[in-house]
Amino acid sequence: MTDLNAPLARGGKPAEAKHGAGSPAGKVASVSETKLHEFAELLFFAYRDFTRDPDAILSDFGFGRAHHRVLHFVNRHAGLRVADLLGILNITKQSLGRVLKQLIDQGYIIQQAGASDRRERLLFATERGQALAERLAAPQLVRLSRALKAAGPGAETTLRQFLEAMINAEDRPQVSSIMSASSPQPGRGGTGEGS
Amino acid sequence: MTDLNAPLARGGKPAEAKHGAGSPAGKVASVSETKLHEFAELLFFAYRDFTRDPDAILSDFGFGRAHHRVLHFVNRHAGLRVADLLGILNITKQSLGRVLKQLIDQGYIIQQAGASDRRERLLFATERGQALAERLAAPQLVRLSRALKAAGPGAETTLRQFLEAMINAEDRPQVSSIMSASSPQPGRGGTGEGS
DNA sequence: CAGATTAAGTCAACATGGCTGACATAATCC
DNA sequence: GGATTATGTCAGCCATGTTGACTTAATCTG
Repeated sequence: MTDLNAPLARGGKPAEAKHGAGSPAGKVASVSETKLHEFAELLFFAYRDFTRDPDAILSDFGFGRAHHRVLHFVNRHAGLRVADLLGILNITKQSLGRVLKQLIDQGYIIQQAGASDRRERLLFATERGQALAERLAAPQLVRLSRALKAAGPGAETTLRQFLEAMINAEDRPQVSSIMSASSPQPGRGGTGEGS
Repeated sequence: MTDLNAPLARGGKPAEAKHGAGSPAGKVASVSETKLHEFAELLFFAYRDFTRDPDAILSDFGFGRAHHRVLHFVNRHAGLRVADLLGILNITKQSLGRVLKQLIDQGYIIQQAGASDRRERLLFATERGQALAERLAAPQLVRLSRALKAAGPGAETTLRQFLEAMINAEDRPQVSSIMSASSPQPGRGGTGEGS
């Protein structure tokens, strides 16, 4: 890159003017507005770098971030239905279909008709899929682990509360449901399928 | 959406098996790996919703998220150079050029030759640009403010440390530099330009 | 049981925003 | 005065999002 270290924001008075911490239009700012803007930026930078490592790996496989998202959720929440994924990713059937088809065709994900409702296609990561998912997750987990450590003791609780509160209120129960659901096995599962 | 509230992850045994909290391949997990995965997912959901409100507004203007990012950084860090933006957004000149041109053509951003180096084009948000940037930021700031409150006292420090640690180490000084730089005015600024 | 609904897959067509590589211009640096 | 730098631009490609319409199979319901 260039010399971003050099003083940015050239031009005029390097002062600290404009409308820094003041209330701009008549709002109550529990945390100062400037600070909130800083958190917005930090969140941007954090997420930018959070996705960087897996993106690099993905390109070796001819995949993109969309594949990662699908593979991740299927791997971590085996037995997910297509409709669940649509809700999680908040994209259209068409967009999902494209990447899902590739993952299935290349043996990363398998489908299985639902036991109770055979219209449903339950999704499972194959061993190959699990391996890739874990490889993609690895650098992210390391990054998270370090960042949590850097944030000090008690950061886990604080961060969890913060992140959950960032999610749209209507979606929180759904997210909780997803996160608490855990991985049944495909195939010779419980209920039997042949019939 | 569908009934995501219903028990997800159908199929087989609803048990809690597979490879939950155990060390999967021989790693040291300061925080359990399952928890780290949960933070990864929460971060995804949080960011997904963080961008949702402005995205909706943007589409009314025929803009996309890329425009938001550019407008945000130019507005918050007036006098930024094109090269700075490239480093921040981590995209190519071509990609930036496309959206930047639209923002300039439509009067949201103006350029001004650098006073000391006239090759540089310093970027400034016009009043119109500031207005849009603030409108886009508003729901995000509300969301952040609420989430910080929900995370309890002391969350600010913890969160800042966490987010900073999530950023690639090499980029941290640059990010700090950007975030501490504050907004000179365009035009009749300090150093004079007419000559 | 017949008709409505639902889950999923698909097609065609389009928009956004990434990417590459090459090249032009103007200004600065040495 | 020549090399370098900052920016802008052209042409073209690819990934991934969008809409709207339609099919198939299975389930639900009156």
